[in-house]
Amino acid sequence: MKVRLGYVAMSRTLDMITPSHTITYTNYLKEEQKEEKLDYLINCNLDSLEQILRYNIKNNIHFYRLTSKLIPLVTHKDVSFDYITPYINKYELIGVLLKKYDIRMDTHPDQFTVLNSTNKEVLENTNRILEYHYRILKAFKIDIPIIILHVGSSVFGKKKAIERFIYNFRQLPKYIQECIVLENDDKVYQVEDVLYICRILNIPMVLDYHHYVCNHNNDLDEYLKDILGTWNNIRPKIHFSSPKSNNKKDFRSHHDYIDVDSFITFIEILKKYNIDVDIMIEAKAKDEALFRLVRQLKYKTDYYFIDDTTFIV
DNA sequence: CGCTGTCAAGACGAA
DNA sequence: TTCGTCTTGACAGCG
Repeated sequence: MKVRLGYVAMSRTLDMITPSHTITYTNYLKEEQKEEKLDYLINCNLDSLEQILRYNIKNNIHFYRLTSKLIPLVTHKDVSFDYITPYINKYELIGVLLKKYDIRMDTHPDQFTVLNSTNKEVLENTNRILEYHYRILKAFKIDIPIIILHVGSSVFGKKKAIERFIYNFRQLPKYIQECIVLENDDKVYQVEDVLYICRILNIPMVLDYHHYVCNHNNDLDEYLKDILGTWNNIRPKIHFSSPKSNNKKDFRSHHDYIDVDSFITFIEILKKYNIDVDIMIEAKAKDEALFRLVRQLKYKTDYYFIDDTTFIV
């Protein structure tokens, strides 16, 4: 089993570089040269992204999550501009880097994306957000674009909320449906709920191990085979993080780093299935947490590292 | 210069 | 029905 590790959005090492420069709507309205301001921010963000990817290449990081704030105000309903054509060279250059150096990059829209919302406006926003993520992934010419979503709200109960999710999913354009992957969450939708939806819609499922620990009734082992099976011939993705603290209040929050022993425990469960996976390290210390985990794994296990972030079990 | 409150946006539970 | 909290990084504004 081959495991590749990844991190989210920003590098601790490149701490002066962010691909998420932004402007608030209020300040945008005050701005005299609106187009120039947006253009400046977009160029900043795309250049930062390129630098981060070059850093990933140097460090053999093959798995990375794009920030959802790459284009400022892009999904605001009262702001409209072409964020693809003027920057097509930059998108294509980044796309070439991804392909040439085998970096898997996906997106995970944030909490405002609620496909099963009962509020019409929220659903409209959600459609806009999904369209944006799709267009960005396409601009990078990513072969298998993946947008990771949560099921969303539980208004009127889980059963009705799941029905709404399925109904609304089927209203989406086919090309967006084909990108969506569902993740279990830490409060409402457990592994079995998400698996149920994924089976009906024939879409893959991302297992979030920390969310599973926060919110489960049954043993993970009962579901792992089915979860991995939802990916067909695509390499499955898994999210991994550790609780910020063991007290109830902070348990669900992410720790700066990864608890190596629980990571090893998880790998030992996973290795029975002997399938190659990509594991996204969701820790506040970002790539620093990834590299610390690798050092600890090298010390504590006999996993064979074929590069800085990839190992064989 | 550094700290703090605010931000376009949702959902939920407590008061 | 309204408010506080969750969560998060960027940034404006203030001292």
